[in-house]
Amino acid sequence: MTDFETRFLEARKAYIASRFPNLNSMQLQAVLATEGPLLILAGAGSGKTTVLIHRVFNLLKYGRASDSDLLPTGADEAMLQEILDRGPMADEYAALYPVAPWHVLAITFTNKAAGELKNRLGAMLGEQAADVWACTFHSACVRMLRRDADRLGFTADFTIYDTSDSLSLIKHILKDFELDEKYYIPRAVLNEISHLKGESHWPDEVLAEARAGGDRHRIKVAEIYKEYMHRLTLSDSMDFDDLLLYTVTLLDEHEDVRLYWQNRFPYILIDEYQDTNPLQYRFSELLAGGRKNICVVGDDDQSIYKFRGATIENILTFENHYPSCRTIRLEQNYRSTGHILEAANAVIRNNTSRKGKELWTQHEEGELIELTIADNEHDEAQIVASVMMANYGRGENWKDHAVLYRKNAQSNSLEYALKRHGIPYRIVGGTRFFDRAEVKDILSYMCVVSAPTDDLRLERIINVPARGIGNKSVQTALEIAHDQNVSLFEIVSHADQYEELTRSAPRMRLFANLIRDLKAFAEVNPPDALFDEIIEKTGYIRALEEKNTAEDTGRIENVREVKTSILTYIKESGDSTLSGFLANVALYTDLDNYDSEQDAVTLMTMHSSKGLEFPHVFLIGMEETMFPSMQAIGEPEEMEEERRLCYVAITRAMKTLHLLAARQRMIFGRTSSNRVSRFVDEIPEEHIKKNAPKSYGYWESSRFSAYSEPRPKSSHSFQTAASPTGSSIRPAAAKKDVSPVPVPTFALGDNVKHKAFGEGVIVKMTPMGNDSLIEISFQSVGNKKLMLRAAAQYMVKI
DNA sequence: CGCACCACAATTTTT
DNA sequence: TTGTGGTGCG
Repeated sequence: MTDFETRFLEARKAYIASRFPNLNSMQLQAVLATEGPLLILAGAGSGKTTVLIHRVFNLLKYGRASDSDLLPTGADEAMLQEILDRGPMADEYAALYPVAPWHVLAITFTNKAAGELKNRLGAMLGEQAADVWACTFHSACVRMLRRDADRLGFTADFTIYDTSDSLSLIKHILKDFELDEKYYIPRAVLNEISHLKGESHWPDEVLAEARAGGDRHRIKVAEIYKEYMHRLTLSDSMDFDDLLLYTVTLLDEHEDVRLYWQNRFPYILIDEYQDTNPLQYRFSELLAGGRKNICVVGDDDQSIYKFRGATIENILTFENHYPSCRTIRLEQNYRSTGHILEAANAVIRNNTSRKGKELWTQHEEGELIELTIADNEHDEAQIVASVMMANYGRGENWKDHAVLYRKNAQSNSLEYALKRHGIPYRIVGGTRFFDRAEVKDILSYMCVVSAPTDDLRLERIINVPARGIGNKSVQTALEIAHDQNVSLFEIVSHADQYEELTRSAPRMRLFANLIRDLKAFAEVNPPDALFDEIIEKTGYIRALEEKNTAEDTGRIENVREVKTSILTYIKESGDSTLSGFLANVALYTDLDNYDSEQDAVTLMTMHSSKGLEFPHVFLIGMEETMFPSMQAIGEPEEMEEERRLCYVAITRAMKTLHLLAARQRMIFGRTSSNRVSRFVDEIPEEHIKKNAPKSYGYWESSRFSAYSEPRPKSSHSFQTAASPTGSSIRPAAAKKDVSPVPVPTFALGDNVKHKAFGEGVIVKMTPMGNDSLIEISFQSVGNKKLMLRAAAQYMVKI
């Protein structure tokens, strides 16, 4: 290499590096290493997404320049000088084969992460960003499959089964096979099938092996698996795992397809690599092809999805699979305080089989982690509410608080406490909006219109709203369909040809015509119009209106909300095909709806919290059998996964971390008590402050009750607090701004009667934001502090 | 055929 | 405690 060349390359690299002044040296390395396999071990809060964004930026702007010895054609002293001077022309001379945006594929696990990636890319790159494929494994697969579905025996409009669809299909099959759900638990069978698919095992192979082995249970599961696949194929449907399984098949067996996608994506980035399963590994391997420009980002310590087939091996052995791989560790944490980070490090250190990473930070030690032992789960929730109110009083936002728990069921007591105090909250997870029965009904109509061969969904709606086609008739029709190996719709359309069906034949014919009309309608109209047509022609909403119960009003709202989501989809994606919308629905999760702008406390499982961060985090239920969970105790591997989950949970916290445990707790109506979680013991004492029991069990006695200034604050959107009994529909998914709560007309000194607490007098009012904190002295229950807006709904002046 | 009630079961995490 | 599924009655 000539002296000029060396000088040129050095100058070029230095120039490009200078374009990323905000990155630390490790981050910079990760951004500049564009060529060949790259493993980025990114600790929690180490600026992983930032690296990803800048990496894409570097690729699009400078191509391979930062990682290549190639000189641009005609490189001369003038160019070198330009780069050394870093003048406005430098960009042009520094670039080497800039990558076109559509040549970059960035895979994430959640739509939310993909969305965030897109947004941040958009902010940095402008319009170009739109052409980068930033999506989840599943949506990437859908897009690939739509193109070549016919090669696999599907139509381009194949539908996607979500988990509950799959589950009911399994139940049907169990019934047909006359297997007892007690021994073949549908959920478990589905899990087994999912794991088999995750390791690329097809039914025939599994069945053969099971038969050779002779284990009855395994044989039955294999048979169920085979039948399950068969019926999915008949319905022109795929489940979540199929999306990957078939895409891998497609890439594996069709060289032209494989080459097409390999050429399409010379640069591949995969986020959360520790959560990939073997099938996803194969997918990325096939795409990376010979070029091997594959960059994976992950953290073995944050692998928490082993239960659904993810294998840590993928990340642990990446270096073996790709011998030329470079590995970069990002260990500087920009998120948490010293105490929090030390606690996380201390906990995770107890795991074996790690790549080994120690997070460090330049931040201060910060506040001590607080551990509080509550009397029971209500007390626990109460304490959480109290601390949050105190923080709010000091000027913190509700949205800066998150409560994390091991399992969804734990949210109940919290919801109750937050509701009573009028603290706005939002639950992530639990029942998805699209899982509500009425919503599924409407979507099932749309699915059937899209694919009438979809027996499962057809069965769901054939008599909804009631149109006189009883279950008996449907089952008979299903049997006939089965015998003839055709779809249910086929039989229903010609019901009058079968004696067994003569009674309901006229109604079946009517129904078949309805579907046919709707299908014809859908061919020339967009999905939102189809929605209207379905509502109109089926009388779905009318049927609900006639019942006219309180619950049905909510259901009607949910049904209407479906239209909003259709319109949103069309607007955001620019796609107005029915199958596009339906696929989007199936791949949608609650987290996607998570809008961090709304000022509300976040409640979610530790699992869903991965990738997020909050200034103030509360971990509740820190007791043995809750966390670590019952089934992990005594299972070393499971225990390690629980510990990683704990690590994830702790590292969500930026400024303060509260750990809570309850002395006793109701579990299936029975009280039980367990000692504090081992994970708490694993945190060195110097990072923890243990609150004496009862020290602030109730709001009033708290040293946190230091309220200060009322603070100027723009509008809050408050949740509609549902009925005080708590028998509410979860306010989780439907994103709607609730009608403004009328300005409460209570004043200091008023005598009031509260639904839950009885009579009392307002002794204190402190304006806070556009709400007020009021203190009421109740006759029977003593003093209570409440948020006025929420309390006003349960209170009258007397 | 549709609805209501009762008994029973099951409790982890989710793309 | 909640939800689901089955049964029995109108």
